[in-house]
Amino acid sequence: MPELPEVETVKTSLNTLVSGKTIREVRVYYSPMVEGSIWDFQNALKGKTVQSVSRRGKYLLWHLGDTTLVSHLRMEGKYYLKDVDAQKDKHEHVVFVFDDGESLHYHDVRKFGTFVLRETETLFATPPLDKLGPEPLSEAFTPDALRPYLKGERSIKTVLLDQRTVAGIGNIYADEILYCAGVHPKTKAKSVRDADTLVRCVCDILIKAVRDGGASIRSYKNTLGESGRFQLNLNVHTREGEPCRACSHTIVKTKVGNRGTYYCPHCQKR
DNA sequence: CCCACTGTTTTAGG
DNA sequence: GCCTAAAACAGTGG
Repeated sequence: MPELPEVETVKTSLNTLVSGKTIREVRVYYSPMVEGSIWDFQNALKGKTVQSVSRRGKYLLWHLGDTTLVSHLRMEGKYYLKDVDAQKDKHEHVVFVFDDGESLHYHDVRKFGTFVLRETETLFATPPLDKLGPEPLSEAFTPDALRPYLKGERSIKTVLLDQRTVAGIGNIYADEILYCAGVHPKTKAKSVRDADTLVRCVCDILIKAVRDGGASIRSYKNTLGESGRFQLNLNVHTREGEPCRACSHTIVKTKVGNRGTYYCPHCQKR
């Protein structure tokens, strides 16, 4: 499911729903999702209070004092707050039980999501967060920060999807950003000269998507079970065969780096 | 039934 | 270092 705008929306929900709660117990029903031993994982979390939840790229960070829980939703991960005695759904693989009788259920049909515990002190110096590029909505993401990546033979879409370039862009938003910038997704990175426009489009698209609570294309729902609204504002992604909103030419679907890729052949030239 | 596809990331092999 | 294909997994649609 989630790219930066969706993860940001989940982060906001989790902050209101679980900040200040103390973990009484953690139940793990599918252990490959958790790094290391389940026993260590459960014991490290037991008794910890959730100070806040933040986001770095597509990762959710549960701040627990000396320890930070790093959660990645991958394709389909979702969190739902339930009563402690609620029936566990078939696709719920981790349940956090709080001492106030509520529980947070991690739901993930494809079981791709991951949980790792890190010492807060070295959180950003150890995988998986150590190689991430700048936050696209921070001051650190500037044309000068992007320019070093605008070289080489890789396609510009591949570069935007590389989390080392900038953190949080995935398949939907890469397509929308390149449409905004008027750049064909297969353009070689070295041929993209206008770093300013690209940075502006990254910010524009992501800010609007965050404002809309993310995009719900197939399965994405936020922690309150609500759909996002940004799918209504998509210009190219999932619009194969439909007319471009700007020029009426037909939106085309192709593959770039093995990912389904949509673009307008008239507005986006190589 | 079979194949392709799906919002991610990592890894193997050329 | 690059690129591709495949892997982790489950569901859906043609």
